[in-house]
Amino acid sequence: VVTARKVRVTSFDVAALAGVSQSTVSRALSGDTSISEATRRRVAEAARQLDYFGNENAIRLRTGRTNTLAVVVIIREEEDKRDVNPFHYSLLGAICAAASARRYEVLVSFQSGRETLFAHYQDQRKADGLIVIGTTENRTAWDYFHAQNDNITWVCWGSPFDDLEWVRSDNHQGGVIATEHLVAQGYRRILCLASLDPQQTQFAERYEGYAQTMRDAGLEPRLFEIEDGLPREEQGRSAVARVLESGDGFDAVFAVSDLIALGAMAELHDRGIAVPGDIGVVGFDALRSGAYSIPPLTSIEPDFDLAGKMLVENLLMAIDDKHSESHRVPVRLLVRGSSVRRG
Amino acid sequence: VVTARKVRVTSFDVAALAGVSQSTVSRALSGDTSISEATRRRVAEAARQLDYFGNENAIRLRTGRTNTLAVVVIIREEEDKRDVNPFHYSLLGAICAAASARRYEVLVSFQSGRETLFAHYQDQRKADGLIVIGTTENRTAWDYFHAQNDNITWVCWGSPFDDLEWVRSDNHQGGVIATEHLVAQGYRRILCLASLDPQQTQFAERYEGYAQTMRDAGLEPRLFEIEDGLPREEQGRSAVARVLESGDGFDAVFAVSDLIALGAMAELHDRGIAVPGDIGVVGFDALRSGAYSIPPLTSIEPDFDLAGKMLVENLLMAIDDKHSESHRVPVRLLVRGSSVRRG
DNA sequence: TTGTAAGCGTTATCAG
DNA sequence: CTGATAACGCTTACAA
Repeated sequence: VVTARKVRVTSFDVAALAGVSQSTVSRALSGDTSISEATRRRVAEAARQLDYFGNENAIRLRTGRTNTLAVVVIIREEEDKRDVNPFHYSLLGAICAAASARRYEVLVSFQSGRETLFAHYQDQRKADGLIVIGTTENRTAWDYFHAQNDNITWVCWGSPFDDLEWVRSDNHQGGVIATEHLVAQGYRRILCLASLDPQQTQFAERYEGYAQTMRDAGLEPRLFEIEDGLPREEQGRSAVARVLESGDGFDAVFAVSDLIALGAMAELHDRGIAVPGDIGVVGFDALRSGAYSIPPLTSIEPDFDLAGKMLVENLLMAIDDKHSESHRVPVRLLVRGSSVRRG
Repeated sequence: VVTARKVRVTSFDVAALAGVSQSTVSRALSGDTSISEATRRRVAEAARQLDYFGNENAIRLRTGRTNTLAVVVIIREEEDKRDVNPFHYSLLGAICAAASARRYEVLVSFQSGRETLFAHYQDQRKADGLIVIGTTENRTAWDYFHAQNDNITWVCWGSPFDDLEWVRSDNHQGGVIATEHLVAQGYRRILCLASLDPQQTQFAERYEGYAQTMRDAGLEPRLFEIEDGLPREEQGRSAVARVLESGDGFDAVFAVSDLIALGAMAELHDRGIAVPGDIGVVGFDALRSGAYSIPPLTSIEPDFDLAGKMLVENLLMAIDDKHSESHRVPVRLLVRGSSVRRG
């Protein structure tokens, strides 16, 4: 059986059926106000009958606008698609929804190494602008996009650079409310598992919020640096192991990422230390994985629907040569079980 | 500061610089064999100097091919982007990678309710074909695409229909190896948490693999139907609660989805029942969330890199009016902790 | 309010 | 091997 391919119907066919010129069809369908209501209806009916859709390539060639945004997700080299930070997937979904609400299409690509790096969507007239999101850790990729800065219209999430148009979580505030919560729960000797690596700006910002809140509460901030180069959960595991072996007492942990927190909890569990009874734990990003851990992980949750929206809106403004002001995405405390002392 | 927008350079500019005609530029750059090596080099050098990129809209208009695939992710109505099955996100990533390897662009949209449903990518010449993936449960959405079957070139994953071009996990085989594993671990009174709802074909297939293996091992298959309409983890929780209250003894659970399995484990934990000591548990899909549960969840893992590749390859064949044969994605057993009796 | 015609930037046909 | 030239299917002056 051969599938009958649909015939191509153009605005000329619609014009013929409606008994008008082709340019009238174009105007009628695009809502040009100079067209009479009667004509518009006749054209619309003809278009409906013929199942007519405008050829987007012709439209774009003629108008010079693509009504498309390119979204690049930066991942680690050779990274398994299952290991991509779930936060970035959710953000991708939010971006698609926000773009769709503005009637924009979204072109997606996952990029990691030299082979895959590509920024010329505007040069090829495939998109009007670019949203780049993803892991801060792939420095090669960010350097590549940073170097293209003058040639592209873009907004990014997760870049290690400050001299770009970015949108970010309110990381400082997240550190503040996480710490305030632990203090309110009665924890006092609160440790922060973080990295002050200047490339991981977001971690340093979260630590700062923590440290300031500790000092404000008359407590001593204690930073415990995670080891570089390990998977996040291993970083959490090893950090807890090292703290315990050092003999420094602590009764709570604020980890700057959920995966680190989950690793820390696993290590505590293996050693028979109760969470939240002996040690309270709070993470960051509110991954779904944290909902299934035992106990469920308390975390800081960015409003990432808003994050997607801000990325899209700010990009659209940049495309229009306008300036945008909002760059910080609000966060809120999501209390699950790992930080709540019974009683 | 006004950003200097890049000037548009066309093949005419390249032609002028290289001292050839515009059509020669086109041929040289597209690798036409009739062009002399000397000319090709001159043209390539001119293009490089001018930072020339072909206007894709003109190319597509002229050639009629878009070199773009549209990917539609079907989600539940009003579903939070964080609640989207992580498996579908990973699959999306794998599809993007596979398409990219074939030099295709990917246009992504998340669709749920009437407002967002849209299948006319080919009519608008935005894409050469369509991949539809996502939750079986949004019947409205699948009905919509099913109705478009004659007008679109597409391949799907997760559809409740059998009369379409689909790619699926080898669900039956997954049920078999999950059950064989539990039996090998010494479990005998193995329960299957599933739904035989004909809309959830994949669940019924997994159950069949389980049931057959049980019978082959001289054991009695025991189906415990999950309740409709609840979130997956609640289905797992309530199923375990009801089984326990019924007093029917069991020593293991094969849940047809990881989220159901995680819910079941949470309920067992709350009731002080040890996994895997008292009860062994195996899930399906190998979500990352299962790696962080306590104990980590044993699961059946589809090769979803291959899944993405098969979807893309099969679609490209369909676009070429060719027939594809491979539709089943192989699965493997991923042993984590929840099914391993300490020896 | 509508029609005519130019042109967006390519590829492809046809000569030479 | 290379150069004219005619589309591809629209939008948008400019005319009427």
